[in-house]
Amino acid sequence: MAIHMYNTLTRSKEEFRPLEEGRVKMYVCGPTVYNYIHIGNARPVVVFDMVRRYLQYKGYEVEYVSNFTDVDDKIIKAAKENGEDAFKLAERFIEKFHEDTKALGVKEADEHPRVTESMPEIIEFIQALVDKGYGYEADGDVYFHTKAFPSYGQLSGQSIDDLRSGARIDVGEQKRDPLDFALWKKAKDGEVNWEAPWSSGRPGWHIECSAMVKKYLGDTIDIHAGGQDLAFPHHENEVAQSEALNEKKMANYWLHNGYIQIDNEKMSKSLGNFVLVNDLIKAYDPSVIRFFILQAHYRHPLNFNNELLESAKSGLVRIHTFAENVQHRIKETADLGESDVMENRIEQFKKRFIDDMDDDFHTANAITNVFEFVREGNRYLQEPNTSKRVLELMVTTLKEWGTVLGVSFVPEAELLDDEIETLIEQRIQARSERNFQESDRIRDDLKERGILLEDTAQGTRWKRV
RNA sequence: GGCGGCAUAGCCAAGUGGUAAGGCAGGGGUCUGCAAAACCCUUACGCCCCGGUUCAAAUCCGGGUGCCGCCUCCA
Repeated sequence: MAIHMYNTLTRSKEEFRPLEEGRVKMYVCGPTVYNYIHIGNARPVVVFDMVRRYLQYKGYEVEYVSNFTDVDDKIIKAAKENGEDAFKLAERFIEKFHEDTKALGVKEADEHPRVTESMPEIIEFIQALVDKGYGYEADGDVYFHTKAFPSYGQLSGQSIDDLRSGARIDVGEQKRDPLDFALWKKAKDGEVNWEAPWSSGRPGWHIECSAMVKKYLGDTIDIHAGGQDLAFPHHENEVAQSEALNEKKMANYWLHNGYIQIDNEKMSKSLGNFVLVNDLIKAYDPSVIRFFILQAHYRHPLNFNNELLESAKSGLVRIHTFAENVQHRIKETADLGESDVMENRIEQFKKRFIDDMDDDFHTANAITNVFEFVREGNRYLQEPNTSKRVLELMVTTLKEWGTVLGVSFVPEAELLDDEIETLIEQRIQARSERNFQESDRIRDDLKERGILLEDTAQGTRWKRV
């Protein structure tokens, strides 16, 4: 089966067909870097990283670009409040973004372009729009003239008239039409600025993505993604700018993720109810956070709180425990190379995982599949005779799924120090002599030191807690 | 007002015409020297409400109710 994805542009699930066989050009709108990212900012970063990983798993070569908005009103405001240089502040939070997202298992983009480093392309883009009659200058500002672009509203599915009734013009703006939006903003006193034909100023918000997409990926790309709230006006405006200039479709597939909510309310920096990833990873293994995000379908709203995170943690531990128990069993299993019915079952699970992911990246169902695999695997572990080959296939399967989802399902093997190993040996000896008082003493002692012992039919196994 | 989304067990979350996945939490049991892990059973005569279509609806249609988001450079 081929990958199907929900396309905001057509409001339906479509089979994915790349522009070029075997290659995918993908652009994800990145953050405005004026603070640490919160869990809501993390969702698109995580889910589109998952999309990228899955495309790669399916054999596509993915060109993945995600920008940083490093010049913006909010950055300027935050810098002013801190008494900090705006560029330094942006730079600082770009570093924090990389730290936090790396912890969440997010791979770096192939390109992370920044507004401040793309100024020539942006100015050139605006000039070209003005030349073609899509942009006009007014007192140093430049606006995009939406009336000149008849299909405006197609992405968000709104009629121009309806949009116009809700739009407004702020004081000081000199738009010809309420729907027009800024391509270039003349600097106010003391603000950072760049020289341009119309004034010293800075770009409007939407133009950067149009310019960067063109620069790094070309006139038409396969996938353009971002948070649901970006569909309008941000992406709508990007489409208008890019298609007005290039006279080509900007992106074939538009993907938008749903919100994370706190107590069923939107989380945002402006509401002040946000949870920072940087704080969260101090209390939780970051893979728990990623696992939590992927347990829901990416387009659905997802409520967040600590109990839900605890619940996700318990589920992930269940998978980890299974992986560890399989590995213990591998060590205790003589080399029985024969396959058995379980091998066929594993192949079925692998197929189902792919079917789930092909269905609009349905990680919720894919993870359900992992849990069912774990239950059948645990049942298999209770059998007196197991095939080493099958056990090893279980581990590689878990690793494969973990790579696709970006969540490690198989914990790294750890080493014991000699003293602990000796104690475990002593306990095994004591148990064989039915000296349970001594064996329980050693078990309690090790528990204090964070080593949990479990006696099985195949011998004693241990794990750290 | 315009556009869109959501409503399924104590909590989370799948399922979009064929008789309610999965996880967490809870209860009971099996295994164990005792544990742990695991497995088994159990927890929605019902999927917001009211009508309708159908042999069959959580799923389709009509009408309500509630919540959320976008239309304000918030992912």
